[in-house]
Amino acid sequence: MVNKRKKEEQTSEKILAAARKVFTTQGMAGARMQDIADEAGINKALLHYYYKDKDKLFETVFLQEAQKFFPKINAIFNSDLPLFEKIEKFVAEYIDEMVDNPYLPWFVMNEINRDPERFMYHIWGKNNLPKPAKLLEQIELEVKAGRIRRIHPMHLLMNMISMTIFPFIGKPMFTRNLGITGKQFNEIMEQRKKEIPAFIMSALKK
Amino acid sequence: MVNKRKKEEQTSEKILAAARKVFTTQGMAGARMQDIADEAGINKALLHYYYKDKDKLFETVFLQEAQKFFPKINAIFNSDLPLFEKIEKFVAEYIDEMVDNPYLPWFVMNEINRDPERFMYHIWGKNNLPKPAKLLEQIELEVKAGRIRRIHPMHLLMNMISMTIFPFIGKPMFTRNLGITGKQFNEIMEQRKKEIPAFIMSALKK
DNA sequence: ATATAGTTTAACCAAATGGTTAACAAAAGT
DNA sequence: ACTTTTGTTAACCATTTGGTTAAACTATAT
Repeated sequence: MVNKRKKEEQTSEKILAAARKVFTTQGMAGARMQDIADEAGINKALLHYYYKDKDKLFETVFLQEAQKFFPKINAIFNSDLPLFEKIEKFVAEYIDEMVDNPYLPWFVMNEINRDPERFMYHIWGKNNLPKPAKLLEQIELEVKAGRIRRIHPMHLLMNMISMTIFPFIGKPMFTRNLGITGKQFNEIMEQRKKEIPAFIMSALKK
Repeated sequence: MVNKRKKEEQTSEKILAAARKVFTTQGMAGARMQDIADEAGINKALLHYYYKDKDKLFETVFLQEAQKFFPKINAIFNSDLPLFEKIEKFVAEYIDEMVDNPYLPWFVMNEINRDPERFMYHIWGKNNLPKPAKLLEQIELEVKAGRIRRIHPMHLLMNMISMTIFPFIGKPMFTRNLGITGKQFNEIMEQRKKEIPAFIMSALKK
């Protein structure tokens, strides 16, 4: 029983890893079941033994990835940290995650764009939808208290998220056009963990 | 002869418009030739009469789109405008383009990600590669002259591009999670034409 | 009117692709 | 030992999909 379970899990894991690799680079439409099987070093039929069909396999992978990507938002957004610390934490945690997992944001955004309805209602449970309300209120409060420059909270939110995530989506473009290596890119992202909060802080100062 | 030419161009145009619609929403891999034919209201064989194969059709559409998206960068980056005006112009022109064409940035980024080599060497001529060098030097100069806060030019560049483009890539996410309509989204983007330069300006002030 | 050249279509084809089947191997349960 | 369940494979199947062909249609030139 022990060996079987082990083997079973190994295969299942191998498949998921392979599927993750193929799906995240090729997208749902571009991914081939045969490629996933090859990548996992198994027969194509075995894929269907573990995961009913392409849709199911994709959903499993996507959900796993999306859960790395999104729920973190809520935890930070709804925490009781002061605004600036919240921003620092959000930026740092996201960049760490994405340096380890550079395809993640592209993959997730990609599939949301392809079929927003399916994503929102079917794949994403209503539970972990990011609720930025608290953060937005917090910003509004700081503005009203006169502690930061007047800014519409939504713009600040968009600025923060954009500066954090976009470089990873545009990575091929940036590395190519700036003439930098992947390693240098990661170093720059590392710097951004401090640079972005400093930039925002400076922009908000009255 | 006149009518014939007219007809020819009409069909060719109809095909391109249909192809643009299908490719930009489904991506290269997800697009079906039959769907494009249907969308254009013609027979599938006629597609191949005008455009040899899927690759050629895609390339035509992609090139058209990419040329809307990128060459503008160079014109602005290499102009002789003062730094802040450059930023203002970049942001405003891009947002205008993307409001009219919201799938553009996602589509372009998507296909660059899928196959960077093909994109860079085959599709993209060496001519119109964005050359940010001049802008980067300009920023460096402002820093050294002490007119703006110390910042690595690359970060400033990334911040500007990110804040401008990302909201369009994340549009489905933003509209859903912020509970806004497409119209409201566009209004917010309209505001950003002033908000982003102001934000950057404020961040750079010493 | 008739030939000609360009345009459009229905029917067809071959390859790719997601998915199934039936047989076999390896463990686990008895 | 032997039966049952689980894991794995090779071969196969049905559908989808990109692409072709040959015939029909249309407009123009002679």
